[in-house]
Order: sequence, then structure tokens, then C-alpha cells
Amino acid sequence: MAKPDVLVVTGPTASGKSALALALAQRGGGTVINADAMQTYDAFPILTAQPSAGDRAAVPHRLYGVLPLSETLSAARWRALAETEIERCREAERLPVLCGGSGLYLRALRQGFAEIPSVAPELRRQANHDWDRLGAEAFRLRLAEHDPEIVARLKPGDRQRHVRAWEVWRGTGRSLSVWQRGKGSPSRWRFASILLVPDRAWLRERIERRFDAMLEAGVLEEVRGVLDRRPDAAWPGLKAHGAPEFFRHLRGELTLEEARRIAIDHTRQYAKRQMTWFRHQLEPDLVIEMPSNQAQEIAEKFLDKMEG
RNA sequence: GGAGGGGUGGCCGAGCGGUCAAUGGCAGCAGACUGUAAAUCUGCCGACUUCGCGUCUACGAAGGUUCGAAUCCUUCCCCCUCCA
Repeated sequence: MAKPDVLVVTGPTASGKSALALALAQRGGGTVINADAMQTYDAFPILTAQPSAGDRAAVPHRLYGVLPLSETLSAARWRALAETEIERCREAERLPVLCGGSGLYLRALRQGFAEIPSVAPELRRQANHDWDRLGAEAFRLRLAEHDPEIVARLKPGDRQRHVRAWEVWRGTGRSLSVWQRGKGSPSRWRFASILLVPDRAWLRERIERRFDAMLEAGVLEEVRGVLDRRPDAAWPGLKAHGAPEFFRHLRGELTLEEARRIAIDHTRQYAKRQMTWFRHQLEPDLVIEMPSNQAQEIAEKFLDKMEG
């Protein structure tokens, strides 16, 4: 197997991706590129577990905290950003090490997907409003007049995807299902993916410990700072695990302990969803079961073999 | 001591004579996923199970009324509020 152009380190949240990516980048003269939706926003560096200043000093890190919270990231947008960064790495002859757990983003980059023009954000807002106003059933019927195919495919309760289909129809004059027939083309680069598969009990404990460390590091102040700026509830970056729970705590609806408990539970549920995705949607080149005190050695050996 | 309210499946919480193994939410388990993805959605969720509208044990405890009770009555045990 030939030397990869892009190295990917992925796995569920808190599985140890960042540390491994850092170690591999450090060893191979690489650059770590963020492949995690929430870490791309600038509002919650602590809450979203972005790399420390020390880590950033040791190795170049890209796409962490680069988008204002008021922006909306998407798989396509991230993919464009990542491509630019990978290109830069290649020019500088540095190994791009993608690190993150947003499975859809990684797939979009690697396998490509349909070219669909972006649509005005107001359409989304409007569509959501319509969903509330008309009700799910009527919204569905209306969408079915223009895109019966997508409606047949979507579960009736899936508001987000119905809204998406509607905004694409409205914004482009062509139905989403027609757009989706264009497959897009796979990336021109060779990828090598390392997947971290954690033991459940171990991960559970790590999630909890990490959360408590965040509390000690001052997440609550970080979150309060955002809340004080009265953010628009529709901003996707507000959905970082822990943010909604801390908001409720700061508004007096939950005790800190309750907020902590719920945030940890949600994080664990997310990790489960990620594992389901990786299991069925990803074909990793190397799987490392965690915990492992030799994850780095295993990964390095694997890379040496590829290069040799 | 007196007057009320309440004890329901891991938790919260509906039900208030039959169609109730018991609405709903949470948690749990499994899954889906082409542009909001740390998102969104689906299935299962007392036990057993040949997974079937099947059997068993169930709505604080013990009795009772009734063809039939989580739902009515009696006693008892807890909890909460108010008066003293």
C-alpha cells in the first residue's frame, strides 16, 4: 500500500483522538486539522475540548475555533475548508492529520457528495416557521407536491430533513432528491483512517472525568459569557454538549449537579451514535481498541508499513 | 392530636370499575443517516418466550365488594401540606 496523502484519526468523543493525532503529527512533521463540527466554532473552546495552547504550540493545528458562533457550518463548508488546509499542507510537505468525530464530514470529504448550491438562511428559518404553523402532516404534504421521492424516504417526524428538503426546493427550484442523484466525486487524495474503538466502561469514565475537568477549567464562565450575549437559539454551534444544560442551570432551571448529569448522559449517547456510524459507514484501515498504552506505537508501526 | 393530599413499572408522571402490562417523558438497548451531524430520526424497553392479540407476576401491605379493581370499601404501614 502506498503512502497516504491524508491521515485520519477518528473515533467517538473522548476516545483519545486528539492525543493520538498530536503524537502522530509531532512525529511525522504533520499538521492536525480539525474534523469536528463543534470544535470549529469559536465560542466554546473549553466545552468542546479544543486543543490546549501547549498542544498548538507543539504542532500546527488548523480549523479549531475559526468560525463565529453566528455562522452555520455544514458538511460542504467544512469540506471546502479542509481541502484548503490539506492543500496547504501538501505544498509545505507536511502530513495532514485529520482529527475528529463528525463522520458525515469525513465521508463528504473522502467520498464526495452531490453538488448542491447553498441556499439563503432565511429559507431555513421560514421552513421551520412553516413546520410549526402548518404542522408536520401538512408540511409533508406540501413538500410531497414538489419532491415526493424525498417524502417517501423520510420518516414523518424528521423535522430537520423535511426542512432541509423544502429549503433546497425553494432555494434552487429543483428538488433535493434530484440533486442527490449527482453522487459527487471521491477525493483525489489517498486516505488512511485510524479508528479508535473504546471499551464502554472506560469511555464512560473518561467522559465523566473530562467533564469535571472542564468545570474546573471554568466552562461555566465560558458558557455564561455566551448566554449573556443573548445568542440566537437557532445557531447550530449552541448545540455543543453541555451548553443547553448549562444554559438551563444558569437560568435556574437545573442544579449544577443535574446539568452535569444530563450533559454527561447526552455525551455518552452521542458516543454510541458515533460508534454505530463508524461500524456501518466507515471502512477504517486500522482499528485500535482503547484503552491502550501502545496506541501510538501501533499507529506508527502501521504508518511505517504503509510508507515502507 | 385534628384536617386534607399522596404512595403506579429503573426514575418522573398519567390513569381512577372492564378494551391496562398500564398514556407520556427521562434513562437504558439496538438501529438509520447526502450538506444543522456534539444534529435529526426510528424500533425495543416487567419476566418468560415456540417473540403470537401466548403464559406468569404486577400499580405501598393485608383483607373485602364485584362476573371483573391500579381504579370502590376496611384496616395497617409510610410520605407531604395545613391547623394545633
